[in-house]
Amino acid sequence: MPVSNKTDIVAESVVGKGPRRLRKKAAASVVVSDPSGPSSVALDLGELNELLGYSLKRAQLRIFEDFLRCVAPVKLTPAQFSVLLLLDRNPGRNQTEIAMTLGILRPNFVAMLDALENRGLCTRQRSPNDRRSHVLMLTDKGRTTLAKAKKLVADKHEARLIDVLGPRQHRAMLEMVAKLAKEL
Amino acid sequence: MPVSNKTDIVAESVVGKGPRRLRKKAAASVVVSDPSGPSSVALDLGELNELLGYSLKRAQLRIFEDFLRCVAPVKLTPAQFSVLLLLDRNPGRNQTEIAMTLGILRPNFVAMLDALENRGLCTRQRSPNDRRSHVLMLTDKGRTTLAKAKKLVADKHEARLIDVLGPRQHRAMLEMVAKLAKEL
DNA sequence: TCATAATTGTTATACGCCATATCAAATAGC
DNA sequence: GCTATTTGATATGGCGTATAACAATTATGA
Repeated sequence: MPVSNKTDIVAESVVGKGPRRLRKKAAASVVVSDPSGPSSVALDLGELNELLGYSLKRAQLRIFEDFLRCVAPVKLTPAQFSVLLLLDRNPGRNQTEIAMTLGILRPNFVAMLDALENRGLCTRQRSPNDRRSHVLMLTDKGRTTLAKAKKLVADKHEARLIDVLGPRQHRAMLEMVAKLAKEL
Repeated sequence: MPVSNKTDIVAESVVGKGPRRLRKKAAASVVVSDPSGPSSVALDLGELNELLGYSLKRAQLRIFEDFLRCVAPVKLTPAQFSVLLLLDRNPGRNQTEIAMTLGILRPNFVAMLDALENRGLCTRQRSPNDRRSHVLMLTDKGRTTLAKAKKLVADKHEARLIDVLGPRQHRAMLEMVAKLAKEL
């Protein structure tokens, strides 16, 4: 649910920035150790914060950490969660299809599926049509686990992101990031 | 941690570019192979595109790929570039300070510095004050390489991002992503 | 002062993710 | 039918990340 937001400057489609484009380098910095000694003041990050990829990477790491915390009760990684989601929405597909859709290489998907199957969350069955391929399906346990995970993701993880960004910026960021992933 | 690189090209073709600004779930999907056979229509991504972390991760991978392409002439990874930037802005610091600032663990920073030093881009000197630590400094070659890299980043890489997102959203995204990295 | 603790750079090591080559079984194409 | 392709799988290597441990050096406190 939309939690309270403080700075909700960004509009949905046209993202207008509040403060007029500040060209000044604000000399952003980080403290490297405790601020007692004279040599441990702060390091100048330079144009590092103007590098989208730099902050994006750090944000991504934080987000994945938060995901792991929130979904810890059902012990699913982001990758595993995405697999279960896809299996739920697309039952009966084979490994190649699921893996490709998620951008996972087939060799690397084998161990991943092994883990999920060993936990009883999904099954591999040889396809009667094509006995090379495995038909993948969620088990009942997989479905209930996915349901729990989805609730945790929505109520804890995504809620946290919305709380930090504000609902509108959260939505705007979703669209921008999807655009980048698609059009870059 | 900031930067990592890796030259990966994810094989995946996005198909439904569909209307953005859609409130309803547009059943976004991906084609998994050629659209001839009946079983290879398109996979339903479900609420995967509502997961900020999912799209963010993919965007981050694309951005790093683009960075590598653009900065290829000077052969610097995002991580190396961030180190050179920091050394330029903060000469005379030691390895611990630089590494910590970038979120790199000290053990892993050793090999990284080795590479830069072997290429003649920076130097390690034992500090006269504290003979445990190494004073890090850019060489002239390091400075000119950094200058070239900065130009490539600004003129090619960041320009590409601005081209895709538009200047306003690019800046908005920079701020949102920084906020996430900081406050999450 | 001197023994002990802490710090710095470093090595070794292990884990996870990603990528490539390759294989046997099965299927598709001709 | 013979060849080429596909599917799941194995092995392997590279890279990023994480922890433990170590020698040299410095800081700290009794």
